[in-house]
Amino acid sequence: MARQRLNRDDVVEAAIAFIDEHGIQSLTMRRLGATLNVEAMALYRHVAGRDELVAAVVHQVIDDLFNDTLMTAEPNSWEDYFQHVANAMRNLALEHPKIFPLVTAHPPEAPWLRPPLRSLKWVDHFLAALRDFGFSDSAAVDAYKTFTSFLLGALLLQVAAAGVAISPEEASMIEEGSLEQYPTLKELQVKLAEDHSQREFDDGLDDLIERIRSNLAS
Amino acid sequence: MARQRLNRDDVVEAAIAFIDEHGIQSLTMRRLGATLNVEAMALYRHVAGRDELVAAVVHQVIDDLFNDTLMTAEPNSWEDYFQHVANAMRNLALEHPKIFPLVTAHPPEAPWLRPPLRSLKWVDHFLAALRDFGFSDSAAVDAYKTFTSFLLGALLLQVAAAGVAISPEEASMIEEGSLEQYPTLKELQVKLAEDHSQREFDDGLDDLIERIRSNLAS
DNA sequence: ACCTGAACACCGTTCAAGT
DNA sequence: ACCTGAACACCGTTCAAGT
Repeated sequence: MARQRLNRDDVVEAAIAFIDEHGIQSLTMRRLGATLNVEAMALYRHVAGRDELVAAVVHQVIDDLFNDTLMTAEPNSWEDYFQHVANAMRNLALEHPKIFPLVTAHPPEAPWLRPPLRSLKWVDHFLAALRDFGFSDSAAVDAYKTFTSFLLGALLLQVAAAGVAISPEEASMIEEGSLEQYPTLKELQVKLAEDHSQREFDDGLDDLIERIRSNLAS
Repeated sequence: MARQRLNRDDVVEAAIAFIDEHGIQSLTMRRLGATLNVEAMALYRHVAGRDELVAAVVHQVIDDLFNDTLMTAEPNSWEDYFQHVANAMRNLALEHPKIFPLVTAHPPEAPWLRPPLRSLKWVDHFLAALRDFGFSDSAAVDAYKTFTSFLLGALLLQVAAAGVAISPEEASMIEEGSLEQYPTLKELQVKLAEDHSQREFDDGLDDLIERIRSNLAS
């Protein structure tokens, strides 16, 4: 079969698929080339190197949010908007659990780009939306910082937990004797293993919104 | 000078120092061996491989909290205890900004170990303390989850920001024309670059404590 | 028991050469 | 203009050999 001419988007797209399947540890220029029926060295015509490729992967995935939920539905309130962004980001994190943690891998290009919203387009959109809903400049910036901190913590924990997903029954079985030194842990083991991540996320988001609302009032 | 016989702690300690200075990307068995005046292959007598070594580094750093603030000072309330743990963890993250992000690198060994408190000893201590202060089992587990999520998000953002620490003046200089497409970002640029991380952390922690307190009452 | 030296199967990346 | 092949300077890891 005749190969199409390769371009940068092909390479980035292939890298996303590769990491989703095999993890970043396995990503190799030679192996990625093979999935594209090309020698590793051909990739260097389109990306500057492995590091730059990984950065492009992260950027692409984050920017993809714009093609989905957010741009299409117009929010009725800033609370609405927060819910949209948060849930879109959550879906993204769960779709790409092996890519999402990379948002913190390299330091951001600029101090005002905070993970996981690491894209100029994104941050601009976010701040503009809050101002449209009547936030002062300071309130918008504060909300941006609070919101990113919440998203990062909640979603990283969620994808980390997804990596070891086992049932509470299994949890109570493994390492039967190894918890003897940790009595409290042993007692609460089953409760700890229960997965309520969706509820926790929603509750946390509600509290965050409540907190920002009360900051606005003061 | 005569070399002491190497042991595992020497290797882990050297790895911590190496990563602190050069970052994990630069950590190589050969280079680490060189800092210990030993061939790379000698390290394999003490650690199973590079991955296991990195895991040991993370574990060691987290466990070190016990030698510091926490074990010595007895807290007077659970609010006190939260403040202790949070600030100790914050100090640790800022002391080892290149190591802290690694707490999320590999999935935890067990579903009840959540970053950044990834140590059985730690989680046991945390849950036991909350129960001593009158938390029910469910309340303790909920508080553990909320607390870890907050710590992870807040501290990861803080060390990420530390990596690109530049003054607001510098921030307003760089990429002078490159923000033309992002008007809101451009306007709020200086505000975004301001570093209030200590205050944000304290405020976030206060809100977290408030939130847990109201959950206890209900 | 602990460390070394040589070796193996990989890497990322460069560069001249092909088409 | 785009891709290939050979090469370079590294990796992690193994294993037999030294002491």
